[in-house]
Amino acid sequence: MPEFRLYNTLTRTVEPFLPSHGKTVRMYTCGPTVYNPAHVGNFRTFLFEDLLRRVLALRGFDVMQVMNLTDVDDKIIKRASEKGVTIGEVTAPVIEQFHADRKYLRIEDAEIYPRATEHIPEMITLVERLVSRKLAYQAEDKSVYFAIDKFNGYGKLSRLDTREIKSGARVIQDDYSKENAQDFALWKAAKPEDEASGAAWDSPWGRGRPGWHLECSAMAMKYLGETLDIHCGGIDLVFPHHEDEIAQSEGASGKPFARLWCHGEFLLTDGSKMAKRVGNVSTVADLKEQGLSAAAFRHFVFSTHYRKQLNLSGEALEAAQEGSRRIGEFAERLSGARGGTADLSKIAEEAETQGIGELSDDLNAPAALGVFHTFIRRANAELDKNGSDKAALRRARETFERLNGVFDLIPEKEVPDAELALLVGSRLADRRAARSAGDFARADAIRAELLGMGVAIEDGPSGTRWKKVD
RNA sequence: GGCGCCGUGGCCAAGUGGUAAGGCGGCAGACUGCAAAUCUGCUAUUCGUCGGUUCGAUUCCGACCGGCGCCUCCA
Repeated sequence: MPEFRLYNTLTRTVEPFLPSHGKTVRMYTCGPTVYNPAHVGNFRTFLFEDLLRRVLALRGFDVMQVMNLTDVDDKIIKRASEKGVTIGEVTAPVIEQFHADRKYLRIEDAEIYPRATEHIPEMITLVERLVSRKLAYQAEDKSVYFAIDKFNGYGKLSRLDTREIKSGARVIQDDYSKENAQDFALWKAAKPEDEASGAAWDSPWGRGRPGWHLECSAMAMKYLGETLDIHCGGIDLVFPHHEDEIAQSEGASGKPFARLWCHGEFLLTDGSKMAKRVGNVSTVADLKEQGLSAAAFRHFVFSTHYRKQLNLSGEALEAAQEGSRRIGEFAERLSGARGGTADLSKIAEEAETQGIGELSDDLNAPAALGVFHTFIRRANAELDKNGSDKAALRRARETFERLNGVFDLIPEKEVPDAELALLVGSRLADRRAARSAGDFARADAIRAELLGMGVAIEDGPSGTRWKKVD
């Protein structure tokens, strides 16, 4: 098996990867801020992380994945204050929705989904360590800030020269309490709306709440140790989020925070980044409304490399829908087949080797998907020969399972409506009678009638199949 | 202004210093009473433009054109 390689944002190169301890990969994946349902752009990132964990598993590693749920932040507090409720009341339904959407898209469960609000003591301890190491200070506004000029190596991930923020950049809010404009908040002094919405806790620095980056450092180190194997997230988190996580974590522990940083590119819509700010978001609910299967969306996402921007377009989604349907058809054919040919076995073996090779090379899913489709085409041709080689067939099924185990592209089956099934069944019986009597005009009339009801039929060697259409 | 990514057939998209994977669509065939579905085959002398390096470049270098992202709370 070829070595597993992954692009490391820290070094900007594709590097061989092995976990530091045994065969368990400890990875931290930045999760959603739960103030609003996640959009499909967010899910592109989560899908890339799902791909990573599945490929790691395919390679024989054990995966220990942590995905945080950020359940306290400015936007959540704002929403809670507007509605006069607590932050918990804002986040509870959103978290539920997140998991429902995630499951719909077949994103595997992470091992742990820690919540920021449940790790306040850990965060306070981390800030204390930073304060005692003189890397953090409490300002006049009572908030605690990280002093970036005390941390040697600040900027190593994003490679941004923090002194060079020029026109075109988003304007820095001038916070007079900070010693340096680029210092970031570790602990924010409580404001009335924080207290009102239940977003304030006691701390050595007074009532307050954690800064944005703090939870990830605290929770990652709690569950995965001070040096993680892989830390993932969307490309936009490189700066400031991940840069600040490094500063906090390494500042406190004196050890490298993550051995490898891995970032997924954006999903674009209408040529620009999908973002709530831009107002061009679509959600999983929108996908469902368009009649797009989860398998189709997975196919769509995996047809472009994770480090490349992907544009959401109707045409691309439709192509993915058809592509995943073809895979589903093949799966059915494979499970119903009686035997194969010697060549089928060879074709399967080749596809498996190549597919795993592509996936191992910095998660080249589009190339691996190409291998998968080629396998399907060739295997179909072999199955046309009606061979009787059981072992070859078993081999082909195994390959299919292994590759599809990563992509997970078989479209979900529709649950038939019992009442409709009964009606269609009786009309089909009539049509069968008409056909055997040679009355094709009548048969075609029944077909048209059913189509008018939204039922399409297909005559096959083993009888007539039907399905609902739009 | 700084940093970075990208530009491959009608659409989507891999890839490589040695002559273009794959999917969708389209076309043709098999199957079918006819369809549909399915399967099979075909579908880029060419990789944004112009130069350069090289025996040879889509792949390396430079310039230009076009698109996108990041530059403090956004996956």
